[in-house]
Amino acid sequence: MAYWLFKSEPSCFSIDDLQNSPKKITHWDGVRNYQARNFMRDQMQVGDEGFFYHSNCSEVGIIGTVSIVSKPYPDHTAFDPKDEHFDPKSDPDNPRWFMVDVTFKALFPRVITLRELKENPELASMLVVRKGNRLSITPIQQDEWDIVHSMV
DNA sequence: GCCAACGTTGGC
DNA sequence: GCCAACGTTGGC
Repeated sequence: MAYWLFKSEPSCFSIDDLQNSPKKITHWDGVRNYQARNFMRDQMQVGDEGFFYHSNCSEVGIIGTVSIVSKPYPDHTAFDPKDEHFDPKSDPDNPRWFMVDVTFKALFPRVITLRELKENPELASMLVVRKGNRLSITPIQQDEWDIVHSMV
């Protein structure tokens, strides 16, 4: 049982979009970074939980939680030339990119902002507070998970 | 919109 | 295998 942080631009896919999805489930497609892919493909398991993080928007930070409801499987959007995440180098017989299904878990009553996360010395280990970190999927430790919940 | 930080590409 | 050039991310 592990914890993760899922980054998404709300203009692209927000936590509201997740809540409005059928069964409140979506497939987390479009990850095109090898380190983030490896986290998903090699370590994510059904039952893992995650923070939903809104990036590149007016209120940057953690807005809620999700849980993982599928094993990793090939990201089929990489095979679709019409998809914006199309990658001709991902071969269906040897897929390069993977995804998992996640379901809505909770909406926080407010955004726990990146600024607050950075200001909390107990969260200095969180990758998302590190300068220049662009990973869209990052692991979260148990203590980090608990501390963020205590800030809600 | 700016720009720093980072990842990827490709020439050599 | 090096590394400059380029494209992207994402905070501000």
